[in-house]
Amino acid sequence: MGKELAKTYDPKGIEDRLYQKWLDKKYFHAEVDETKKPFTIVIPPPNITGQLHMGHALDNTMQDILIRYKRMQGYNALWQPGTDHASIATEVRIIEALKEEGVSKEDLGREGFLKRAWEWKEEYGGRIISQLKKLGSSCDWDRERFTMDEGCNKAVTEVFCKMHEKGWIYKGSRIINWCPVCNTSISDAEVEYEEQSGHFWHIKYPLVDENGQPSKTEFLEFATTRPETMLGDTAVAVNPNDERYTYLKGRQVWLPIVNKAIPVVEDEYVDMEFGTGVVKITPAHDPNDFEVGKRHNLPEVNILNDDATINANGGKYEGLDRYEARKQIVEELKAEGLLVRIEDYSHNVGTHDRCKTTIEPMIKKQWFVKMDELIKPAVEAVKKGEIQLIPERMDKTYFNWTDNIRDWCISRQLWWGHRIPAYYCDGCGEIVVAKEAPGTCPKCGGVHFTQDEDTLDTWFSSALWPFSTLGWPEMTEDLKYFYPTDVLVTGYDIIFFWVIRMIFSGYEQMGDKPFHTVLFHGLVRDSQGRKMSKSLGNGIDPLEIIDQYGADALRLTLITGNAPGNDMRFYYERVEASRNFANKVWNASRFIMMNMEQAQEKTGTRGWEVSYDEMKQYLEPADKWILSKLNTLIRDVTDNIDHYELGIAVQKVYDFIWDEFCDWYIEMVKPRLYQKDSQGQDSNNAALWTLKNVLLDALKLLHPYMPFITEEIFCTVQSEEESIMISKWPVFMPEKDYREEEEAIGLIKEAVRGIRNVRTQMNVAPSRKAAVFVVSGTEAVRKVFEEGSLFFASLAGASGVTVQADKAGIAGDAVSVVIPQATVYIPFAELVDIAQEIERLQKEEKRLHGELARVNGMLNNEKFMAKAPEAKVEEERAKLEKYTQMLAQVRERLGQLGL
RNA sequence: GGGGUCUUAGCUCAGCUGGGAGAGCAUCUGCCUUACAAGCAGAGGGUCAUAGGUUCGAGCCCUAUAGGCCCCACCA
Repeated sequence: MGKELAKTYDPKGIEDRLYQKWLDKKYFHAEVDETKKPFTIVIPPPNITGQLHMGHALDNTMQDILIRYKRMQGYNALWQPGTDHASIATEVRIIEALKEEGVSKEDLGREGFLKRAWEWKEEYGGRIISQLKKLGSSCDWDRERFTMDEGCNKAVTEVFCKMHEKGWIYKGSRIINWCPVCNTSISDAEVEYEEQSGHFWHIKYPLVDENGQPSKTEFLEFATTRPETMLGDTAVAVNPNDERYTYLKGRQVWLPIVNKAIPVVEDEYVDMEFGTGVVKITPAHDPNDFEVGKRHNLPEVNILNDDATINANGGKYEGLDRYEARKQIVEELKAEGLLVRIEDYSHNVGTHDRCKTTIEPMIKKQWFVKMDELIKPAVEAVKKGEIQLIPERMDKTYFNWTDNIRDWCISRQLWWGHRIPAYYCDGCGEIVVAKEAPGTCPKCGGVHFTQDEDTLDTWFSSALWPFSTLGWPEMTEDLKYFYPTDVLVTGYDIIFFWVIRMIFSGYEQMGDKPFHTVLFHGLVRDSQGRKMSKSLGNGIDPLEIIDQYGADALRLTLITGNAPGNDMRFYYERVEASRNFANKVWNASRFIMMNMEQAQEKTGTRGWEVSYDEMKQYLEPADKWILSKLNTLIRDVTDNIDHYELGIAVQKVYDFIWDEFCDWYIEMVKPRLYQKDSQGQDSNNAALWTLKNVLLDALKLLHPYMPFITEEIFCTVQSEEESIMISKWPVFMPEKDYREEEEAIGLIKEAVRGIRNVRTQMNVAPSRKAAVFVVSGTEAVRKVFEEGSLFFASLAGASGVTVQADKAGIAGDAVSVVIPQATVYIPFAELVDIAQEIERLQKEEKRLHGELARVNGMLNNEKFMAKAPEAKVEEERAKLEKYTQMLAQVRERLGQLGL
């Protein structure tokens, strides 16, 4: 000690220095240790393209809190970090960058492109990691992984081959969502529906007459939002129960422009109530039509190229963009008199969540994961509570998805990602799925193979993350020890993409759940409640906040006043409040250290550096009071964190430190510390002992939330060599002198009440003479002023100054009222008697209040009065009277006491 | 169409399994008091969306209504 501490806490420099210290000491590192219980969290791997945003900051703060908490509790805490290759997101970014240089990905070729992508990964992959460090994340960086590193690649190949062998991964021609800009298929989960205003084109097709020619008189009218798809129509459909159209059975309609006859089919899928009850069927470009087509064996005519221009099947429209073709086709229909009318229409259009392009349903050969069996254990796990989702309501969202699940399209026409381990024989086209390229074709004996061009959905590898990062498919010691992991912390927005897929993958590959708890958080929005986004430009950079206010302040802000799964708004005012709290903690510590230093100078010893048992006899009511409050706090905070109520827990620590510790205890203790004579040395030591020990425990409780400032103070009070992050989490002591504490609490509670009264009185009329106050307030307070009034009066009268009690506290057996010019002590004994009476009366008042409410409720209850026996009613009436009288007495006495 | 969620102080939000409403910020008053003006001491401010119901007792449970937000499905 001895070094001057600044008046305000400035995190600059401190945070980086401490983080480096933790790294140097390997505190974040976890190894298999059978003597300790593991506690494991796997990080949701951030995208390598990414920058740290508020969502990451929140997500990782929550994880860090849990990890630090468990580590302090003695668990072998592992926070497994890593990054995600983010196949499509990254590929899009690289293509954009290439575009700037005037190069396309095809120009580079697959190999050249991948080389470029890896360079990109090297350049940007580390950026987000260093940003996570700024936040204070205590990840085991020695174990950092990447979804495309060797181990993860092995895991992916292994799973693919295993599931293929089982028949759960198959290649099939299905209708998929095609993004014409990204030029790839995407899964259902990646489609985002967007309300768009469009048109509803009412069109009619002529029926085919008995000569096989389009009729001039008979037409069939229907409506469509995508008229250009008519080029691919292979039928029109009506509902079999629709009496209006029974005459159509077995007939055909004439498809204009294409000029061919197509059948009328009957299918339950058609809604008779909607429109004309007739639907054109385009099996190749609509998921429902596709199903209808399958049921009726209709041909599938694909009319689109991959870039959403019309292909050769569109005849003269070939080469036109889909929207241009739409325009021209409508014109042509109009010219032929087949366009009935155009209606404005608002409908939901599927778009690609990455690029917002309108997706086109197309039939393509793709790889799928069969979901029906795979999903079962994942459903059971949540149903049975083997996996707990927090908040609980997420269950519904979860089941909503699992109940309606469809097979997962996993192939992507991208280059950046895990290439599908399927090989096609150049000779006969036989497909071989294997970990490595096969030597000879099992069918024709050919030796030349071409690997599937496609890569896997980026979530395919993230689904394996909880075990691939621990060494799977090798059955490593790490895996045996750390799996299943414990808690997954993530945003509710990726429950379908990731959480569910990890769960079924865990059960399928490991035979066990990947984690027992999923803790969801919401989105961090701007101060107006809008989503933070690049296009709006309303994003707040967490790094700037850290730079300005410190990581601790940011972390506290993100955690306070927010319930799990709820969105939150980000305000600078709230960060300031957090920063102010950090400063408060800093200054309280500064006060304590200064006083320890002074006491040491004065006495030459550090008499407070003893155990609780040695100090116990010297503790005064105020000390016992704060120790008791601390003890309760420890219990509550531990309990809250165990239940993942992180915000509630830290709010309690905040209140304790600011209100009880700083505003009350420190003020109470000042008169003792300021005593000039040596008589109060025991008292002084007791105060210092309490100050120091309460501070240290409070710091520990706060450490998971605010790791830096707590470490800095801890090391200043203790020693540089130690660290709060490996100190022991405080333990609630249930047996600790319960009765004595109760007494101290009662005493201080009343004193606090009295002091509050004094302050209120003085504040209301600060310039009036002290005599005014003597007659008001509680009896207890009157006592204070009776004894002190002379002093106040003379002071006010003599010097003309305003008398103000702005500090008041308890010291041993006296109430002290500290005023700017002097401190007066007033005997405390009588105050205590009255205080106890007040407490008793108030308890009684509350009890009577409750009793009366109960009795009144019964007597006013018609059912009760009707059914109850007379004697019972009388009894209750008597009680009512008795309680009313008692209450009146209690209130009268309380009134006498000024309450 | 199905589901979820919210409506609590001027603002933003807490409030765990029902037992006399809280925080931060803002406002007003008084203070540069030797830890802290990023502070201290006080004050004001809420029929907890509306209407019913269950209960001795409802911000909390049930039903309906109004408004906001979100997710899923997508009838062409």
